[in-house]
Amino acid sequence: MENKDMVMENTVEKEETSKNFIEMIIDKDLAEGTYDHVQTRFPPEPNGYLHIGHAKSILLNYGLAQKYGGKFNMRFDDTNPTKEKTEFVESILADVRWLGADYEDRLFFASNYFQQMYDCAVFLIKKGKAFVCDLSADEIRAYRGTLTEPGKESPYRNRSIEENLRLFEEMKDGRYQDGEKVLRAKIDMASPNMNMRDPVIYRVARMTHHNTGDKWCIYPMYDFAHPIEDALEHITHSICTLEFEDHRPLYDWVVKECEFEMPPKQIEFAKLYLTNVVTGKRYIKKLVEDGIVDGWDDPRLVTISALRRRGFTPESIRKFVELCGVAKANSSVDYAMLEYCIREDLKMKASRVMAVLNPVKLIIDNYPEDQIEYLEVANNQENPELGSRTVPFGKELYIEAEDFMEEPPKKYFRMFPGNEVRLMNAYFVKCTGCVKDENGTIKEIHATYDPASKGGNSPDGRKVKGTIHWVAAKTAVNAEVRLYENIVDEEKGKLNEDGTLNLNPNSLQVLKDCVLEPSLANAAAFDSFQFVRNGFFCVDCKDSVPGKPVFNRVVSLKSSFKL
RNA sequence: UGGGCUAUCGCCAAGCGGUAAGGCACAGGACUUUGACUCCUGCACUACGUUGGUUCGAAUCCAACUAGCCCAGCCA
Repeated sequence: MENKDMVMENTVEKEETSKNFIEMIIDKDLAEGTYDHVQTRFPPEPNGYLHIGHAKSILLNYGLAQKYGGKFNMRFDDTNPTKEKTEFVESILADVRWLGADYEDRLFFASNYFQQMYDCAVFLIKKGKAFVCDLSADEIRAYRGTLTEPGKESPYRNRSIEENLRLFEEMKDGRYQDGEKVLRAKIDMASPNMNMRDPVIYRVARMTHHNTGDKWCIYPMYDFAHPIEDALEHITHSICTLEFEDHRPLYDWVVKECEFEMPPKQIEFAKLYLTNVVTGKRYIKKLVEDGIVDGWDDPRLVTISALRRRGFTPESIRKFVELCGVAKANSSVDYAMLEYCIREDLKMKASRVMAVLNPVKLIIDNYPEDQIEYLEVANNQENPELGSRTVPFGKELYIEAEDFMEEPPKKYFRMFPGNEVRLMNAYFVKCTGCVKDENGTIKEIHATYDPASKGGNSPDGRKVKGTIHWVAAKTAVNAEVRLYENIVDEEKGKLNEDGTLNLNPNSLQVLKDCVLEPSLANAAAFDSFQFVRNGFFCVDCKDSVPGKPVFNRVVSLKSSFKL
């Protein structure tokens, strides 16, 4: 006990001394007085469901705020009405809350800042830092130059401030069609950074916005809107992914030219990629839209809602994200790490119950015909807090087909003729043989039991090597159990170049004739159990009905015995 | 071809001029009323992209190279 505590203390100390690169930056900023507080945010665009990659961002931002006694904001970056939907707003909020990232009363929408953004744009125009451009999208592209050649200045670049002011107001008032005019920042058409070549900061889009309706017909671009959103919320560290590194100079330009005090700073980190699964909103969206999966919460996906439905816990995902770490190197984390985290979390929380997935009948020949006895069984031997339950036992049982072999290989120590095994929590039984049908498939297995071994131990001290699980036939509950495999085989987690998928034909396996202990009949949605030797399972939240539960396999157990 | 970023065991990832943490995976063994869990051990006296240089000393500093990722939306 003492030893264990010391080990734990050491671990904690080590974790505290090891800081990621973002924490180093924050430490420095605080020490140098760049900021007097820490404020972070999670700013998704509501254009899809969140997935495991977003969990990293959410928990990173939330965790940082917690660690530094700061605040964490939830903000929807809804500046492009063509892609956004209220359905997504709701699912995202549910997922963020489920993960435990508490934004308290700080739920914001970028669209609620449209007036301030407009004012900032006017301010820039007045400073001579922005102009209205009449070039078409194609022309702007042509004028932008290429990666290796500088761009050309727009012919509209030197309009007077007064004209720009008038034109921009007319844009706002709906005097122009989509694409007819844009507002651009006046920076440097020769910059080696494409983002600095007079980027568009406002466009006309006649589209009903999910939040502001038809109030606006001009919308700010991300590069202009985002730094303003951060500044208005007094965000200090605006954490985003690597692909925005090239946007940082523009981010800094906006907060500087708009003259915000204590401007926020952008910090980039590498996205989380997982081996063996489809990550990336784009790809997941395609699977959903093409009907290859059932929906955004199909348990074969790694969206937050799918993981939740499959039976992952918020704790397991937090643990996983923590284990992955934060850095700037593009990397792909082994899916086995996620599996490890959910096993680790569930092993102390889940009751260990007996469920037979592929049943075959076992008959105890010397057991009284109609007798049913009730055995008191601990729910989880390692966690007494989980209490106990009663499990009925009788003459006819079901056991796992794989737990019997007529001609066993070496080192097989479950049931075979002449061998004695323990029926978990019940009795020692000695196999006497089996009955087969005309095709040679095993119909029933026979055994005799030792009444003195009740509870699973023999008073004479004899040992058995095998312990198997079982379910009494008379009281068994029938259930459907679904085994999930990852949706893609091997590597990538992306679509193929031709847009197709590497589908695993066994990605979903439905077992209809499973038998369970009667106690499981009333399991509620999201209840998790360890089915002895078969892994962790969770009651499906959608397809279960009272008395007829459907179980999803969360994760299988490690198994070192191979036939 | 211009710019930005990255490179430490199979996979993540510490390290911030003083002699290479940890986790996952994998493999052996002990224990076991789950072939699980737990516990030991190994992989790992070694994995710092390459080649030079500075230094008593370099994964850490410098130079040159190599490889990978990102950027030419009125998307975010």
